[in-house]
Amino acid sequence: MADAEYVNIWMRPERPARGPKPAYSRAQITEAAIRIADAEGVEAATMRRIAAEIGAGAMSLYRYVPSRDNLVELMADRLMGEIDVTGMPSGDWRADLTRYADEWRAMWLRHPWIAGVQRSLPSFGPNQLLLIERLMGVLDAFVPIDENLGLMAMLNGYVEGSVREEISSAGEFRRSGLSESEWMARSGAYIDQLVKSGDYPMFTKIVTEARQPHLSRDEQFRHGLGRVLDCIAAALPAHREGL
Amino acid sequence: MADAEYVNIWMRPERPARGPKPAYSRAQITEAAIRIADAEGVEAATMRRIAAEIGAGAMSLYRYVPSRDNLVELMADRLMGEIDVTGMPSGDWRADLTRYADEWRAMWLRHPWIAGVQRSLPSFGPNQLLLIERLMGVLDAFVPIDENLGLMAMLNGYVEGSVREEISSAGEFRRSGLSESEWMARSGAYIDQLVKSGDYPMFTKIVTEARQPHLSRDEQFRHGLGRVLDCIAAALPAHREGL
DNA sequence: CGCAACCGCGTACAACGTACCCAGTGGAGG
DNA sequence: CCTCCACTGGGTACGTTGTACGCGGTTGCG
Repeated sequence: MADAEYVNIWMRPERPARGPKPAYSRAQITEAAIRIADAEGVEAATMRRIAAEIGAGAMSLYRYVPSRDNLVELMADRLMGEIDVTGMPSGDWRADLTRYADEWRAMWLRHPWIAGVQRSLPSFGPNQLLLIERLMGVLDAFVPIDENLGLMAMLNGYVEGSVREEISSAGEFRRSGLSESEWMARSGAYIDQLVKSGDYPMFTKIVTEARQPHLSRDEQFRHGLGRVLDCIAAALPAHREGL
Repeated sequence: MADAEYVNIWMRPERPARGPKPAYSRAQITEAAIRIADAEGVEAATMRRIAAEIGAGAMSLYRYVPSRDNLVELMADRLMGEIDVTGMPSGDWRADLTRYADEWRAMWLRHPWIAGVQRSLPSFGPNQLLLIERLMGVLDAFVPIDENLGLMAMLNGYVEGSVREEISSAGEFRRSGLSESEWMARSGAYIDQLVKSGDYPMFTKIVTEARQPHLSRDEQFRHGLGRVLDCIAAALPAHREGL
């Protein structure tokens, strides 16, 4: 009960004031964990593996991080920091949201394992908070805060949906050690079977028609994003023609 | 390699044809696992615990389910089945999408642990497929399939964002055995500190203004949903005024 | 100069998913 | 009818995980 306020990782100071100089750091540990997760999937980033990566003993990590769950929170927030939102809001909301969406997509493609670490409870690390500040600022002048939240949720839904699909079809095979051929044998045959059965016309349409081969992934993403931003524009009173 | 096609859980038959009558079933096991997850969180649904719930030995489950990961896929798809989409598309797309959103939200509130089991690779179980068929059918007459996908992703983003926030503030304390008071001490004090610091005006605005106490959760959700459907309406050519 | 507070970390343990093996069983072939 | 064997449920055991605990050494403050 004495350090009840330290239950939250973001309130707990990295190190106590007294004592010898520490050999490692939270940032260093987080970095090593992300490196492993990028290369072998997030489940490969075990405490022992991370410790080995930085040349430490497994239990040494617990001098810096209370638990593995908390370390994953640190990793996720570190990734949020890769989304560059400097200079937002710039005044051009469409440019701001486009840049944000592009940055987010690029980050997810660099670290596809982030798709599997969402927690039911939100975390609010410093990078996440900065993102909220900048992003909510973009439309703050146009709509009340609750509508702003709804619009950002819509935007996030589009970006996340697109990138998830992209990750799974481009092949995030690292997860659970699946090789590309194994994944094709597994998912490809199943999808073929569904399509051939004729019972799932919409699913078939998605699989066969939604991917336009003459457009690059980037272009397809940008095109869909344009439609989403049109939707948002329609919801901004200052930009709506009639009414 | 002989049963390479059985790598996918949805292609693997539940039981071989020959032999004695089985004592349990996939459905029964899935149901028991969901019951435990509802009561104690998804991490409490271990193989031994599930087996005990139905009065079986731990290893017996593996006669029905290849792995725990696959069992979680079964659980997730079973939950998709709780979203009632019979009669869709009805012709009234706004009513259809409203019902879908309500059903989804209700399901998530019944089983909040679903927020933590998203996989990077999609699963496409029978209930999920049915959902895709009905839901994509709603706007199929109005927009091409890729725009339809984008619009549904936006809708999903709004619903998921709302419900996630609702879950965490209404208190999904079961996860990792947090009690309500522990969660308040952890998150409440942290949020208070962020607000009092004055460094996060947007975050503060969200926390203090976005929740309107005179409206019920249902009403707030419905209100925001209305705005999202307005956005979608603006994207449907047949419903657009100008152009 | 002492000494308490810190360090890194080796050992140990409980809990997990699950491979392997066993004795029992009931439906198909004779 | 009997025989057989593919199947059953499940006990035991193994490797891996997160992490509690305690050790001997180090360091900066009084």
